Amino acid sequence: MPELPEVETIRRDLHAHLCGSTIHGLSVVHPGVVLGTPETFTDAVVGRRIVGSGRRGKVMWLDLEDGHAIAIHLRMSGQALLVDEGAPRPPHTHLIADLGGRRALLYVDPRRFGRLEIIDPCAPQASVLLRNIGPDALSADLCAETLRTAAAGRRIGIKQFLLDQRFISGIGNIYAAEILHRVPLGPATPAGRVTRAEMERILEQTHAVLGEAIAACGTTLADARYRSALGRSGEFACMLRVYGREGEPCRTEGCTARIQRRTSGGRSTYLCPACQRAGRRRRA
DNA sequence: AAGGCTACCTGTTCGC
DNA sequence: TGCGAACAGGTAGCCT
Ligand SMILES: [Zn+2]
Repeated sequence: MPELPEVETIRRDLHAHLCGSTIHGLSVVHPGVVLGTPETFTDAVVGRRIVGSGRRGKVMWLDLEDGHAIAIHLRMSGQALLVDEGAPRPPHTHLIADLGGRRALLYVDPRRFGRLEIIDPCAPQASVLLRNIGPDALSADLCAETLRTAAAGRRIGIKQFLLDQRFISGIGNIYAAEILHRVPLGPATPAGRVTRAEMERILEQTHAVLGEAIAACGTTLADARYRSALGRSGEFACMLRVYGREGEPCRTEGCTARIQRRTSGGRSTYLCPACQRAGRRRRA
């Protein structure tokens, strides 16, 4: 469930609290969450100090002093939690890192879709978690023209395009819907037919939405499943304009329409039928 | 090669 | 209250 803002919030927590800490011990409770063998993983981290962190899209990593790093992809239900050594362990705790000072880092993941991998951050192509991840949505190098080139000739909807981590990484189902409502542009607009001006607006709104969501420490929905590494909720849910708001009034100034939910390819999307009407595409 | 579908998992909520 | 169905913030791997 975590998208870029939630992963970035967690990374910042971990960075602030773990830099300089040494991993004294590691227990892999469920081997399936680790890429490679648990023994290899354990050998790579035990006794090593954490010296930094990084992130691309929804993948984050903790740099170790020897140049390797622990990469984490939380997928649908993963959590990285920094807890007191003696605190009770939540159900579905699959990995425990002993950090000394009575602290532990837990990897908790009910659905077990998430993965951890020892990587060399300088060689992302060699990493299973990173090799298909394109430029970060907030990267200064990413420009609208690059996205237009990637979208050229594609008939998939622009929403599906934004969700494809090879083209732009970090956007998930919530923020894709929010970005397209703000542009505004219908989610089914063929990616290859998005104009230069529209792609520029998409990138602008991507920066705006993700930036605001990071400032709010991410989106914690009513089910309260997303928490930062320190267990804190995000505050962006009350700022959502379409996601999860089926039947509620559009929050665009002057718009009287109600938000609709549509399903395609097994996923829900939310939109305002008035603001995002096909054929009502704003001119540059 | 693009694009669509399914599998991977568990937990929660919804409709009857 | 019970019970199956639908749904959940993601993506890799197949197939056509
Ligand atoms: Zn509207």
